[in-house]
Amino acid sequence: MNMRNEEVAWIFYELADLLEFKGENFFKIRAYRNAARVLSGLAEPLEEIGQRGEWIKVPGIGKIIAAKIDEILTTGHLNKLEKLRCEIPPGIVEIMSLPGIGPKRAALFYEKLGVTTITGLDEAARARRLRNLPGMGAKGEQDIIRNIRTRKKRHGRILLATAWLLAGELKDYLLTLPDVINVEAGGSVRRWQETVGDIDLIVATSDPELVFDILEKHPRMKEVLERSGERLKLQTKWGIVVDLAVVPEEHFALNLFFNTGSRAHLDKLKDFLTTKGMEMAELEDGTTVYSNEQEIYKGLGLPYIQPELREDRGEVEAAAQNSLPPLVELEDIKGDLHIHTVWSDGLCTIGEVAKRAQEKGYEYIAITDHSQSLKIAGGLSLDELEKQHKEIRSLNEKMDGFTILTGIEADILPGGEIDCPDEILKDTDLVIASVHSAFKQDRETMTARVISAIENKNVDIIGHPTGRLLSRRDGYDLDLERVLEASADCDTILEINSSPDRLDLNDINARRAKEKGIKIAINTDAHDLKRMDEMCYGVSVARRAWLAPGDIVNTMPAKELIKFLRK
DNA sequence: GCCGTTTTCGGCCCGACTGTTTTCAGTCG
Repeated sequence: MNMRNEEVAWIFYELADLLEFKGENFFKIRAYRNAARVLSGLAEPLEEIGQRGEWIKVPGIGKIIAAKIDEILTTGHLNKLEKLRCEIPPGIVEIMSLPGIGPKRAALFYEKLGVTTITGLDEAARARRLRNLPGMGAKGEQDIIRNIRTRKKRHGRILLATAWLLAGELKDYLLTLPDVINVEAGGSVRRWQETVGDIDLIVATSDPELVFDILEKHPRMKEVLERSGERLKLQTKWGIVVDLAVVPEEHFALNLFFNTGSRAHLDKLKDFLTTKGMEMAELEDGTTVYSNEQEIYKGLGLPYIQPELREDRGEVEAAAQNSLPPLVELEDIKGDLHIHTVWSDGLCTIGEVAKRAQEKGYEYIAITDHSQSLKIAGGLSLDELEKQHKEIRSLNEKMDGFTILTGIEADILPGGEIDCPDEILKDTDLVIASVHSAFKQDRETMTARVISAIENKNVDIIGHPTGRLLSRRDGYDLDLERVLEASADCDTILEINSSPDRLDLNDINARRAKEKGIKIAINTDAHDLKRMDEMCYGVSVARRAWLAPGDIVNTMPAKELIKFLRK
């Protein structure tokens, strides 16, 4: 089986991390990181590009990196990386991923104290051995202890998108086997929880042994952790555990139902049944055959409850009263209102993005590149912005049944001002305002800062409102209740950012927003064509937040949306 | 590392914040 583009990208990211630790030239490291970003953003499999000898056409890939890609695709690994892995202790990259720790500090801890792991660093900090090192103090020591504690809490959790990537691939693969009748991912993956512990797969088959034998040899698998008559647990090369349960076809739906959970949802159902004089055990004994989950819920006297709702957040009560909301679906989304292009830090042109959006069946997109103060992301000067908007207007004239909205993702400066003059914002179709700097402001300052953006009449949407990054950092210190109230008062839209490491607003906060009557935009914040496909993750957050199509602005047809934005 | 080019080597990377300092190195987006 071919390597996924993402897997090749991971190799270059790791190479960049290790070279950074070694103090290699900044620009070389940046070139590797850029190449990794480009590769993972390519929709076409790398093998095909390689076979045509077209690396030279891919921006950011030169002769040297092209040769390395070929080496990876041929041998499965990169010699240069293997050598570095031998040279640098494996825990170092993880230490460097802690907030506030870069290559210099990691090297300092390693050279002066022999620290090579997160645990070792934790011990050194607790023994107060870091504070006397140059550039360190008691505060730094405490930060490290705190950050390691946060890190350990999410240890072993995987981003939903990574889990779905692997689950989808394994599902497709298993379905090609002759005796496999049905396959579904269960558990937290099926409930679209933002991070998951492992992947549960339920497989309906008449020949479990054959399925196990074949899956054990799948190229993504590393080792067998457990194998019994009906269960196979595997460690994958991606570091994700896959737990496969095989069942006869007639028990598939029931097993999927129990496996999907959540525990809290099932417990609540059990209580509900008790009040009706029934018992869950009657279900569990498997004497009744259900062909799908709809029938199971029907048997319980309830309408079907979507997997995303099964968290015991009132869904059983609502189902009993027949008042479950009509959940938004991916097909309801008519456009993407947060996209970056080559004008700032994106990889594609406006034309390419528009073409992809039309292929996806959208009616519109908004081009929202960064504003002038975000220099590192190539933020647009006012002149460039004007030029870009002019280009968009001229592109629009050639479009039929598709609209490109002029837009900007403007910075909310530390004082709460928007990094773009009002007269320009006024003439821009869609203005997103986001925080990209001074993340450590205190709660009061940060709350006032965001509210000040909400109150700006030219701001349509607040982008990634809490700023959390699932893989790296908590959100900024924000009184979200006040932010929601201000948004409701000012009719400012809040974003569900679909980027898998953001998912911001999250499900709980998006639901609170809905309760206050705030409108939501589900956007990808894509920087390349492939990541325009991440809309499904934002939609899953909305569904977990009980949002209906009417709660989401980008379910509106183009004309209605434009009218809505001009209000 | 890649890119562009007055084809062969120079440019690419900016500014703010933090904690440690007492003028700055390291980190981050």
